[in-house]
Amino acid sequence: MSGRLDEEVLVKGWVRFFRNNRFIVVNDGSTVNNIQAVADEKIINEKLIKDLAVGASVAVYGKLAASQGSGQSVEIVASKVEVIGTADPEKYPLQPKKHSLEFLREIAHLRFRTNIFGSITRVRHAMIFAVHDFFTKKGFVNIHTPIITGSDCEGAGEMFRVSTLDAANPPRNDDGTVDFSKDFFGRETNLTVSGQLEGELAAMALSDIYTFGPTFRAENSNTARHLAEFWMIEPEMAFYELKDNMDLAEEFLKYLIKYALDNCFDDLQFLSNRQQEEEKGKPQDQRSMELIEKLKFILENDFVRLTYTEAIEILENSKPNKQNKFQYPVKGFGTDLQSEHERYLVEKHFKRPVILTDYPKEIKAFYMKQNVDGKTVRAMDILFPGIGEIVGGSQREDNYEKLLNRMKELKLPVEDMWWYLDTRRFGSVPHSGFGLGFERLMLFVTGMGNIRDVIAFPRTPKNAEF
RNA sequence: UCCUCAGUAGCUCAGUUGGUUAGAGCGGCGGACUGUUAAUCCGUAGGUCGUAGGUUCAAGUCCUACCUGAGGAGCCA
Repeated sequence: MSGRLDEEVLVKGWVRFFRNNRFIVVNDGSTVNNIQAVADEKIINEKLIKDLAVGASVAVYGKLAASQGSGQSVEIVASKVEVIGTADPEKYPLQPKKHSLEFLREIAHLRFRTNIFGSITRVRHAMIFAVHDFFTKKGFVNIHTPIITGSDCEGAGEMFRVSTLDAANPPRNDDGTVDFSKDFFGRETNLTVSGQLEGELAAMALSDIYTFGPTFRAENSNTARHLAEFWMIEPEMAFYELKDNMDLAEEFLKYLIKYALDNCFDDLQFLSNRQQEEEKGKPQDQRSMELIEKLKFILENDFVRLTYTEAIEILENSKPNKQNKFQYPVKGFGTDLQSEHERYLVEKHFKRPVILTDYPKEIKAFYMKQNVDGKTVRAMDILFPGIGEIVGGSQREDNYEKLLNRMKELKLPVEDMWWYLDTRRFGSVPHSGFGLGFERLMLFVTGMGNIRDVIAFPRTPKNAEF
């Protein structure tokens, strides 16, 4: 900017501060940094003073000059200030002061105008771009999997029904159940909980594909890590075994984080300051690492890889387990790992991201490749500090008989899944993939604590405002 | 869904063992101010104490239900 001194400039944006009837601080969303315009008495008048309220939209014409004040290096010496849209100060809810994140959630239509959501939104865009950039460079093909799905066995929890039937008076079968053959699609349909199964179909021709789309879970989850509508990235790779899958996932996460550091430094610095402020109230041992330091730490260290069985051993012999400090004690193979166990491994024992593999088949999905031990499947979960599970993936069962038998064991509607099974009948190959919850990545990269603050309009139980 | 905590002015909060007329800071409004940085200074208005019941001479305060939010858990990404 300093190289452009004396240039005529035009800035259009929204007033953040108006001080001393003279200093107009404007932000247009292009950066977290504001620009200050100085209006002298020749162009300022009573009407302008009245209209230049926080939140008003303005066009400022003037010359760029070195600032006489200390808070900024350059400023605009305004020759003309035009108020485009006023913002009644008696009604405009945003003030030039700190607001709680809870309050800002209630005014999600205006929270874009805060520094914090400006930064989050820009970082989010950078991450979206980096996802496509990473896969494009690797020769992956993006596919759009259906949002409305007819299969109800994707195995990832409760689904939202999609229907045009009269909810008050649906057509019924003789036994009283709803007759979905009369519904729009002639069958029961839901919003997708995963694009994986369709992704696998595409990978069986294009080799390396990925999806990046909205995903819906009707679980009644009330946590800072869950949304009913979220965005998920699901790559699926033919000829990849579990290790290749892990290598790709680790490389991918590091690429995204590096991209943020390289391209969003001002925003990350701002978000880091915000987090440090917030953490001042916390006791020393509960504070997390400074944001940028934390992101660099991820880049510089390999993720720890170990099997579920090895993890159980570590947990069984851990201090908190021996001292009965875990709410859920670890009792050998088969124990489902709880949040507290994952946190112990990631935050206390290894102090870095952990990839857990080869879980008992009973606690994992039907499509995962069975190991020769007959007990475990080729699953992998990547656990991040503070977030928990950020990636879940596996090598897929590519053997037709084994897959079919597993589906029958679990009493899945095999007939409805004929198309999925067909891939194992015709030219089946070993293949793998994983799912990355985009908002969970955003939590990690921005250092925010609640997933409702890294998506513009969060959908959660009892909340679909805006 | 379960456990815990909370809901008082536009925002952030205080409000004693139940006891007169409900408090502050910020913001708003009126005024002052030509180098301010969440500007400052003077003045001022602003409340169905989440909702509905109940206990009591008396409820912001106690009890019950519900609603909303937060933290934790479960489910998961």
